[in-house]
Amino acid sequence: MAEKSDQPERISEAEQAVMEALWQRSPLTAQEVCEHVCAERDWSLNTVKTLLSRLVTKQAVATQPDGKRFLYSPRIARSDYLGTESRRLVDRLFGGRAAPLFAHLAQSEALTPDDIAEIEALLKELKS
Amino acid sequence: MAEKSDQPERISEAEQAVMEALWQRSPLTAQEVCEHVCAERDWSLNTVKTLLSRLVTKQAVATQPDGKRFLYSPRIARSDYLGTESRRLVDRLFGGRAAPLFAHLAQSEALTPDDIAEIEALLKELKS
DNA sequence: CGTAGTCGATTACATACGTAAACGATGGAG
DNA sequence: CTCCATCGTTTACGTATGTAATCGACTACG
Repeated sequence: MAEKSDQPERISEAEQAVMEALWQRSPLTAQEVCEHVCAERDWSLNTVKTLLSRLVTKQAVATQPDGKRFLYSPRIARSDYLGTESRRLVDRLFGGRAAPLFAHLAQSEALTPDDIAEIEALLKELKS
Repeated sequence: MAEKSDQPERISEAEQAVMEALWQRSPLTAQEVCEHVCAERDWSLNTVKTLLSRLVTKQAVATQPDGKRFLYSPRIARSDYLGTESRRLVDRLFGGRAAPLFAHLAQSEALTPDDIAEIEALLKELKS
């Protein structure tokens, strides 16, 4: 009997950094991923390899052999990831309603005038 | 020499459930908190006590003695918590820009017509 | 051919988190 | 006074996460 299609395991913050590299360009070798993130996060190549393995286990990343090494590519779309994470937050903190989140961002001045303009534009589109 | 005002430690998801109870009404005893959350999350009283201790350690909750037991109250405002968590998400996933988050919620149909109306109203206020 | 570098895989170890049982003090019922 | 219920505290233990060192295989250089 097939497992109940395993709900995607969560991607941790460190793992996300690796995913971002792969979302920008893929496939990449572990080396190349490291070149994209190791300096920034002050990681060793080993750390990147560990994170890649964990992501493969979580089925978030696919491998394809290339000679003696592997090339890694994302198996989940960035926009899906953003979607689930955003919704998780909205559910957890705002009872699933997006408006209160927006109100909060507005109050805490997390909204730049640019943001406001963009959101207005989006609203206009939604209404059309 | 005073410690560099310790940046507030993170509140975990389980801990948040306890905070929610205290935000709704406080001060409460551990018992009372349990009455609010134990059924829902299927927790034992012990679990609630552990979470309360951790929250006290994290300075997120204050205690005041009441006979042989303690009364617990939040030390951080819910709106502050919402603010930091929201901002953390926006930073982590959307490079600090709120508009893309909004766009994402819109695309993934996480916005109800009510949400949209509310946000419109908020925007109008922001512009005034 | 032997050896050094490089790969992925395995193992390691500290901290955080979820969940709770065990423990020691103490106050109230008999 | 004695014993039990109840507090908060301490200890426990499994999994997740951050961050790597180590290991065994293999390849390219000398």
